[in-house]
Amino acid sequence: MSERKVRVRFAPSPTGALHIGGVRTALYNYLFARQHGGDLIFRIEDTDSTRFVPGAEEYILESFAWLGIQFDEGVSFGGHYGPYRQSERRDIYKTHVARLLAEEKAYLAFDTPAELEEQRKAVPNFQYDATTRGMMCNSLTLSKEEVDQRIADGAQYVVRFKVIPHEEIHVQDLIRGDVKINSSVLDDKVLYKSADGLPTYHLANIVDDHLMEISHVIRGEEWLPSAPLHVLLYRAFGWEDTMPSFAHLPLLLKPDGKGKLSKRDGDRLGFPVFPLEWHDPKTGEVSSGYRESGYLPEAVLNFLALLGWNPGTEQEILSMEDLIRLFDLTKCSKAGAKFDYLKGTWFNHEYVLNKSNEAIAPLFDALLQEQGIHEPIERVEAVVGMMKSRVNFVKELLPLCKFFFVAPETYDEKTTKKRWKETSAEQMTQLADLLEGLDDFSIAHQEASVMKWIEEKGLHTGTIMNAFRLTLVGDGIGPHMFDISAFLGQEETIRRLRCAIEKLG
RNA sequence: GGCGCUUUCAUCUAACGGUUAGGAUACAUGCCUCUCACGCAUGGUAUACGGGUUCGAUUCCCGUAGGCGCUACCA
Repeated sequence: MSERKVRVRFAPSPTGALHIGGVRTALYNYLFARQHGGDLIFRIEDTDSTRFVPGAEEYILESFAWLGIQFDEGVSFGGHYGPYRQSERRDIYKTHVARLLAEEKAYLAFDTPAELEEQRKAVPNFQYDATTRGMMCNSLTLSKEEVDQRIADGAQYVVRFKVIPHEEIHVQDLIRGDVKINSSVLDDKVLYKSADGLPTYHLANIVDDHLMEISHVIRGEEWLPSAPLHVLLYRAFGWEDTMPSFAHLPLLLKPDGKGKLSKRDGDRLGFPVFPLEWHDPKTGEVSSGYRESGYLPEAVLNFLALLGWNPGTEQEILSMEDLIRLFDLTKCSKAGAKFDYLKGTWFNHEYVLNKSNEAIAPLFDALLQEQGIHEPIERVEAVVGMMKSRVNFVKELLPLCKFFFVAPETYDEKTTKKRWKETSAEQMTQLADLLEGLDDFSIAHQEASVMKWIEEKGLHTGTIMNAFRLTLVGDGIGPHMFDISAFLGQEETIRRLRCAIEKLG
């Protein structure tokens, strides 16, 4: 292992919203970089011009800003290894592919997509490789004159990598160990496309990682099959001694059924698969996001970190600092993880619970304002303090807490049936009179006075309290009664009591 | 089809070859209690299958089966 500085990258394609699996990959890269005092680079891999989606790059950047994953270098962050957008690096790729061509490690291929399609149909398991390239139309089978003529005629061509067969290629993977594959099963991958004058992922990726001095490539398992090709490319360029280490992460799978997690699963099962709400500019479709659904970024990160990795201890609630300290690539699991979104809501619950009321209140206040409810922030904080333990998400506070700010207009039918007896009107009238006469409306004083009254009259505490609750809340939910009445204040409490007595009879 | 990766409760996962196979989520029950929750306690369910190696295998090897990925001039 080399002593060089740790430099890792997250390199998405701007083809749409950032998938939650991509977020996890970025997180692992971030944790690894921070732990080793290294750099995290943000590179945009936009070599497929046909799939470019406007706004995607900005969306990805905003997602990481919300999550609190910071990059050291890259698109929008600057740095000395730029440009960091592959579409702006055409010349670099061009000179590199020319080198491969000059050294006869790659060749020109003139076969049209239609011709290739024909071959695939005619020949079972057709692959463009050492066994078939001699039968195809390329600079290996054509004379130099023919090749020059075709180029002069403006023929379209691609550059293909000349894979040497019968070679055992080893990929050292930090998670999976030594992965071997015979080069004969590899095809002569297209390195340079004819259509847009841009390289394919494979070429651009290797050139950039080398030039940007990337030390570790941490990416999804879907890249494992092409890793041997990448090794061959490093070798072809003579960069094998500085080739980065590889770590292929297990994939995030559908919670039910089969296959990898997709946008559809989120729609179907009712959970977000994107960090932020995404408006697809092409289809106009709107997909929900973790942010808009009320998740706290820390909870999302904690949840994702533990999907495919764990510190080996029984601690599950881990801060970013904890994660940075404990993260270990070699302890990542190898098999794909079904996306357990229910556990994600539990993580959010834990973070809502453990965050201070002062931190949660502004989030809730924003929702209240949308409802036209404007309250001093101290009162919102008080309500949050009383109620946050019963929700997974801040927005769930809304229906649960409305009664704190708005008097009930109706009374829940079931609760009324159960809690409002024939004697209730009389008892509540007495209670209202009692509370009205108090000089001190503190929780303690109310409780002392009311409990004394209950005892003297030989009443049942539950009966009184449940009826009382119905009058203030309109339902059978909420915190301790005197917490509610103290919050509402004497005047409002009496008013609600009398109102309910009148309505319920 | 070919190639590769992979396999412990329903789910996420732990266990230098020796453990009553542990934790968490979800679920169920109980406790607490003026309600709803929180919380606490308790409970059930797992080493895919078949061969080896070994005194001893969840752990190492081989096979089978299942799962996943790749197999584009997409990344």
